[in-house]
Amino acid sequence: MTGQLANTVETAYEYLRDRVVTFRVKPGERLNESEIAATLTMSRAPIREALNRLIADGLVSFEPRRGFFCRRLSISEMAELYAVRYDLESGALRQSLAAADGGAISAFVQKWRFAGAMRPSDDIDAFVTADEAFHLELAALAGNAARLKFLENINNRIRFVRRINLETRDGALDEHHDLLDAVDTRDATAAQQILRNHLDRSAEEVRDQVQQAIARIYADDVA
Amino acid sequence: MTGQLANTVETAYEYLRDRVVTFRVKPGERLNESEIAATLTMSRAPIREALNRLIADGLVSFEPRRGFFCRRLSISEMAELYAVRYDLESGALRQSLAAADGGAISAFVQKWRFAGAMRPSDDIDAFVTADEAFHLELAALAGNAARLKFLENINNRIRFVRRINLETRDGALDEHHDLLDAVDTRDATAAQQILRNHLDRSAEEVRDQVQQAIARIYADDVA
DNA sequence: GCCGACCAACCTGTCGACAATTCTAACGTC
DNA sequence: GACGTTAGAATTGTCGACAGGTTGGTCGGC
Repeated sequence: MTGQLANTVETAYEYLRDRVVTFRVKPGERLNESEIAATLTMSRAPIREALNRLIADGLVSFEPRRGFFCRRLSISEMAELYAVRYDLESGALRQSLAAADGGAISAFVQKWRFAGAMRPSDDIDAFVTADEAFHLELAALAGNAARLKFLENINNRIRFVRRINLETRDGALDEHHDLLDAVDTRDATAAQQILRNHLDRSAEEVRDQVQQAIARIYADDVA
Repeated sequence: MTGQLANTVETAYEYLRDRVVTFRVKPGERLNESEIAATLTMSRAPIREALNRLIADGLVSFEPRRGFFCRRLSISEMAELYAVRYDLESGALRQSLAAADGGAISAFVQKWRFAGAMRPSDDIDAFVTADEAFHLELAALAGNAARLKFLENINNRIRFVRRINLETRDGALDEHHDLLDAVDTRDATAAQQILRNHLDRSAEEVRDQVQQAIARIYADDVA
């Protein structure tokens, strides 16, 4: 029974990350180590190791002698993460448009120009995934792996709110196409501006979306 | 013996982070859990939890059944982190200069205008600390805690190279003062430009500094 | 009826133990 | 002398156990 071929900590890490990111664990809820260990049929040790990794990811918090807790949905934190996300995506955009290699850029534009028939109302999960992929691939053109890691971390943390944002504002897809046009013509300032309008959230917008998120977390039957 | 009041994992985490950040553990070197546990007079469990946190921090790597390893000094990674650092600090600058609250900005300018008598040759450790503080406080003016967390992570990862950069180029302090002037007059574009010149590293520069860093890590008596 | 003290169950913090695997080095062969 | 093999040592992966703190509820006093 001891000799698991697959990495136990990794299993626990991904399981827990998924539960926390999707808020299947409620915000602020304590994560019972023994319970999780029983669910995954492993001991508490790998669970704790995984939870400590999630601390560094900013996905769970920790209080001594009390345990690990699911992150809370904070309006200010979401706004902050959106601002950081703009910093990073904007920097990637500037870098990749300034760089010489136009082949990758053209390929990116080609790929996404004709891939945008999806509507949020169809399948929201798939739409969120596609949205993340679009932005990540755009950022990836700059060829900076470290930046991508940070962006993936941000994506995990804002995903729940992002989904609601995509549901609410149907224009997201059009903005992607405008962005593609600017990228295609290597118009850096236009691209930056579109990206900024695309990502800038007013305080009220974020507050509304976080409220909707919280409502949805606590009640499955919210419209 | 069991009842340590202080948090054991936290102790291990900070101890290990310090060792890895300062490369007192050599790049690529395996971190022997039992040895560390013996040194800190604790068991392996909290050590492993701390190490897992460092994984998420990007400070150690992990190979199944082989253990945890100190991060390697990668030229490309350093260059990438400097680029991300520019994204974040530049974003913070734009945000804080656009915001209304000038009081905090003035206080910042006042504080650092007259605090710059330090020279790299005096005490390099103190100088690096001061340099980090300057940049962090400048970024903090934007009031975005999430961004600061990311910057602190980057600082930990580039510190060893940053130190050499500060030793090599004596002009860093003058650039800080130019930056202060631009911030004082709320000249966003000038400030961005100065910051960019301040942080932009040529590929050769980074390569040289990483090489110097590696040399210094493996031999204490390098000039 | 309300509040605070006490108690029991639960949970975390940490440890030592053991199985499985990897590393090391001695050994023998070509 | 170089190289593959193989036993032995060292190290990781995981577990169960236990001490000590936390929580929540009950009971008695006011």
